[in-house]
Amino acid sequence: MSGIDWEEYTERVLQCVEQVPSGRATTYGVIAEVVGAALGGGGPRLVGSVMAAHGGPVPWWRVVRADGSLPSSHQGEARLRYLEEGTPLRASGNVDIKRALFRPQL
DNA sequence: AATATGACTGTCT
DNA sequence: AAGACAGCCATAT
Repeated sequence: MSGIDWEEYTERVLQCVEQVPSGRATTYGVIAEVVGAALGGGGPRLVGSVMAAHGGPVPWWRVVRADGSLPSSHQGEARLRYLEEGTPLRASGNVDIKRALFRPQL
């Protein structure tokens, strides 16, 4: 089946993001894995699409790319959050995803 | 129906 | 370390 259930998909994705505790982070790929396993579809790019459309009300800065860098130009905003929350950072200013990675569950 | 696009990822250079 | 390329899945035009 193509044409996945976006209501469900969006809900699950946002759920995962909300689960990420302060000072930790997760990746699009991980969320895609968890949600994809449950709904049988999607991929990192679809998670990104959900975030772009409905990522406003959730802590989007705790969702980073696989290498720990931020997807777009929210770096300035996110940087403050990271310093605030004590998120492990690398020298380059992006998240030390290897240390901060959080795996959400449904 | 075909092509382009996107808050992605992994591999190769 | 940084850029190019190719897969990837669903939407938009």
